[in-house]
Amino acid sequence: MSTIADVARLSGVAKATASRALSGKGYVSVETRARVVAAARTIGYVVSPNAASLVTGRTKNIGVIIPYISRWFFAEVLESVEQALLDQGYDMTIYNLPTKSPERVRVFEYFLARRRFDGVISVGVELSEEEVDHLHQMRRPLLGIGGPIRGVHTIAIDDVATARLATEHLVSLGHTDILHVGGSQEEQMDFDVHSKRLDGFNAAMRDAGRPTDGSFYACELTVPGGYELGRSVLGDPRRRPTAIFAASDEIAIGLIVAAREFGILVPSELSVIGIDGHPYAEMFGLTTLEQHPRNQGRLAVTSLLAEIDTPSTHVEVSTVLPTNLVLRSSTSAPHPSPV
Amino acid sequence: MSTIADVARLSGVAKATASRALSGKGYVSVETRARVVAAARTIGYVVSPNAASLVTGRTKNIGVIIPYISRWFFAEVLESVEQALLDQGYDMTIYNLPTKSPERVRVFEYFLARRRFDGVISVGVELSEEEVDHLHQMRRPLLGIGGPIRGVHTIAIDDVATARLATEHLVSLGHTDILHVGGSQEEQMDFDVHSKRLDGFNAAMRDAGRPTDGSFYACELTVPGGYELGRSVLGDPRRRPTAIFAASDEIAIGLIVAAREFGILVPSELSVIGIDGHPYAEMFGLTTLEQHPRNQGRLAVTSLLAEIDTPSTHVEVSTVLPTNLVLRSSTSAPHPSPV
DNA sequence: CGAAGTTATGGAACCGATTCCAGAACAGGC
DNA sequence: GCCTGTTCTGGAATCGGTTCCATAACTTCG
Repeated sequence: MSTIADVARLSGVAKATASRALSGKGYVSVETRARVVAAARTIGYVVSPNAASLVTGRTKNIGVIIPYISRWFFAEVLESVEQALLDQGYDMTIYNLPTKSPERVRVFEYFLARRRFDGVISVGVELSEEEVDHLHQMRRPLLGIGGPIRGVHTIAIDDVATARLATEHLVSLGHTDILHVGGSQEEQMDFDVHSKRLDGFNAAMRDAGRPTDGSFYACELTVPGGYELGRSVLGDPRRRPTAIFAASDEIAIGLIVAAREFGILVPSELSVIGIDGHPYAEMFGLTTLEQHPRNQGRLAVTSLLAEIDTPSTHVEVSTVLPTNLVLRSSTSAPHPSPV
Repeated sequence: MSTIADVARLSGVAKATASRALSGKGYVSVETRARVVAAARTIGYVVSPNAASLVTGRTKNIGVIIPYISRWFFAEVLESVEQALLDQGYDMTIYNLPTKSPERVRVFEYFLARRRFDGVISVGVELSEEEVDHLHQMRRPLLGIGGPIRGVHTIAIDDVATARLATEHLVSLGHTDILHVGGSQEEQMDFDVHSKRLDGFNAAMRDAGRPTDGSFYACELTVPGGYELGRSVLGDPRRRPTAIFAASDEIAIGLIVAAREFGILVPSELSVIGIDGHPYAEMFGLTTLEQHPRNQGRLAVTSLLAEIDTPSTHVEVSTVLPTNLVLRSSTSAPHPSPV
């Protein structure tokens, strides 16, 4: 493999000049630059990022901390972040870190301590003050997706408001007997996403003058999770609600599948609304509040790279992205057409 | 941030000795090592992988080339690869590269050329001879998952045999009118996965003395893909098959959802079998051939790291992993109980 | 016309490790 | 007691770049 010394020799200049010519920083005459570039091209020279970052401190690599890869939201964020980074010539190193993982300490003390990145994006992981300090100490900007971290710029949707909107949609259709199915506190995602959505639901119900006791069920945040809960809760026609607000589209879809198995008609006998904008939503006619994770990923990259280029004072910014209601066929007024 | 020089100074030895003490290579007295280690610990020293890899050539990082992140198989492989690498102290850098992406050239000529990794795992991406040479030239071992690459160790299931097994299961139940729904040749994954599964299907049908003309439909390899196809194909009761072999569980699930919407009873009126072992398979009672992507990922890491530690001659090995039939309630003899 | 500023280039220091080499101390074998 | 071999340590070279500094030529301007 060729080094910059080879390029310099071939084009008859010093290493210093070759470096300037290739990086575009500093004075180099037009002819010299052309000669150097040509030489580099003919021997197929590519800079060693190792050597370069040793002196500049820049690695052209971004670390991403993420608790799941296979769940929809996270996969979408990951794909969009990767695309955006690739566009800017950055590599992406991922640290898959389940919330309460025993690996967590090791990742922070060993992997992240190696400082192989110019910045870190934390997706859906709530960092402790210690962990944030740890990262700040090595003077690497940090950006969060999914919820606020003290002293860190974060990008997220407003979980309370979104849950409220979803619930209000059901209320406005005339539903009174509304159930909320969300994540359990044990299987807590970071950032209390679950409890925020529950809060939004409760607030909307209170405003509508409805009682909320006994109207929340917890399950795993997956399609099978929603399905299982649906099988155990929707069986008894007398105890069945007329509408359900599911904390995620996956849960909502699981509920719809379960409802169909019981012969319950959606939406006439049961309205279901979710949050996400999952690709399966359309085929199940699911009404949902879309949250566009790809936008969150793209925005995260833009902001982080800007912060890397021109470090600002540590302002704690919190960017709230909008969600939008997509009406499909899983919600309607209760019993609009007698069966 | 502290350097090894700080550690050396604090413990009263030369950098060379400190390096030996910390890496464990070369002669160092027990007391000296203890002193150095203690010093490193008190000032929180962590090696700079940049500086180290500049001289050793080792980066402790593995590159993964992968066409999708969000699709089940790929997400599973990615998660297991990441876990296995983390265990061994390796970082993972991912290059998300849709098959016919315009980025492809750039990734090879720019990103991969930076040689930031000790080895590469290519998941479901068929590399051209040029691309393989490119990687071999920089003396970095390469390992494939999902199909054979000339001159490269690859890990995969036997697609032809697995498809054959699935089809034979349906045949053995007494089905004669069997449909195969798989990926289209246009939306070709690399490695002709689609055509191999079709081949296996055709072979099994031929062996059973069944005609195969008109018994193949193509769709997108997703749940909505299978659903749409199901909506358009299963409508007419007279032209409906008694069994379908779907090339993936996601397609199979889409088909089942569509069938249920038409009021078709599964399995009595329609048997469905898939390939994968998708987490949704169980809730739909889907009979399938499980392929365990996590095992493929783990094995890939073990093999690659072994090859990095002790480079062998470039033998083209091909490891074939087994698939296993999981019987559930989506397959049965045709019309076993009259409705 | 001399001072000041801009452009172009090369030499050398430097980033933070590892490793080669040389030298010293100490053991065991003859 | 000398030679050889092993253990331990430090100095210096090295990896492949970037950047500081000095030098020189060429403009520009009062």
